[in-house]
Amino acid sequence: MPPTAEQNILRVTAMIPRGCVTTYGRVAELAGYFGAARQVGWVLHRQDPANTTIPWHRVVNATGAISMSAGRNGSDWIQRELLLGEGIPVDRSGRLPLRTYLWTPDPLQVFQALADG
DNA sequence: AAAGTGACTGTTA
DNA sequence: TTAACAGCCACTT
Repeated sequence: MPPTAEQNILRVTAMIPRGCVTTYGRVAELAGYFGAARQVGWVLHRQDPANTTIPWHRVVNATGAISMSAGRNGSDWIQRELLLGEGIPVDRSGRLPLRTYLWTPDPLQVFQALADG
């Protein structure tokens, strides 16, 4: 069975180092689904916020902010706390210095990680 | 099966 | 710096 899009998305997310962040769009691109940023958001949306095995909190939007939404039932604020806990300054609007903390992996390394399964 | 929805984005004003 | 908009993908009605 070939890996599902969800599996690839979660694998890439799992590679984000502590203290770093990346965007929905970049995760999609690295996982092999350029342009599918919304799908990444949807996949992460249904993760259990309490499960930090997958660092879902290290994914923010392209404007460099946590995507705040009433539908998240507070997981957006949990995300803020988790990021603060990793040393990333997040203001009350959920905005953070994206350029400074952006994860820039070697694409080949990501490719191989996905291939290995 | 068409229409609505959302943890998205790049462009434009 | 915002904000509105049109595209975007997959899922749900």
